[in-house]
Amino acid sequence: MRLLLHIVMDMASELVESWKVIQAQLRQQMVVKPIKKLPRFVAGADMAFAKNKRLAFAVAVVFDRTEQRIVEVATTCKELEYPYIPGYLSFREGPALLEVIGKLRHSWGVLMCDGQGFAHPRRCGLACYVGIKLDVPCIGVGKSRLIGTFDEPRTKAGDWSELRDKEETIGIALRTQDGTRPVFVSVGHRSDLESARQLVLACCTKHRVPEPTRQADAEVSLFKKKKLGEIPG
DNA sequence: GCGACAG
DNA sequence: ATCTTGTCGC
Repeated sequence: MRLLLHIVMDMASELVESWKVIQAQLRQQMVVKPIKKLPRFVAGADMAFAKNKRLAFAVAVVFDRTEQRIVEVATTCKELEYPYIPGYLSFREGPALLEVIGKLRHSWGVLMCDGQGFAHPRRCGLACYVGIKLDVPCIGVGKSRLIGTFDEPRTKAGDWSELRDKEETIGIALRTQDGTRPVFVSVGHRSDLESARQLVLACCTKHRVPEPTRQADAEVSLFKKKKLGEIPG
């Protein structure tokens, strides 16, 4: 029986090794450059899960910064193939996110993902995975840190400090509201850190988490509740 | 060997 | 992330 355990372990490590290769390949395609003008329409995406089930719910929204409101909501359900493994979140959530973002009909200029982008062990977090796969501008906004060290930013909204791994700057810890914990911003694709910082701050009009991902989180919560209600099993 | 560890 | 009600604080 212990032999079976070893076989499963070997399969798992081979899978992770293949994921490392994919991350390295995607990383080579990553483009870092300024976003000339912060777009009016910003897309946001998030997911929710059903406890003890492998069903996942994904939502993508388009936020209008001018009108300060959501102009579109897209949804989808999908079976999860893998568990959450730190450093490999994109293989669990990526497929459903790519699918739901593809359902958006309204135009948008940049996507904000719930998680890290460049601030990742191999510099290829979820925001890089999604941004590169779709080849669209993408920014990673994590509510907590994956890797790196940082000094606590000053106390005011807009204050920030560098998030570093060794000697490399991989992102920033950005205080988006007075008296709240900072969020972790990093480049996903077709953006640079400065543009990412400005856009995230511009989208934090009332809360710690920027509107696109905050609204996506609220919408996916509703979608999950509605979906679990109509298909009990 | 002992922690740390996006969602 | 998810399981969960009321409750402490600005």
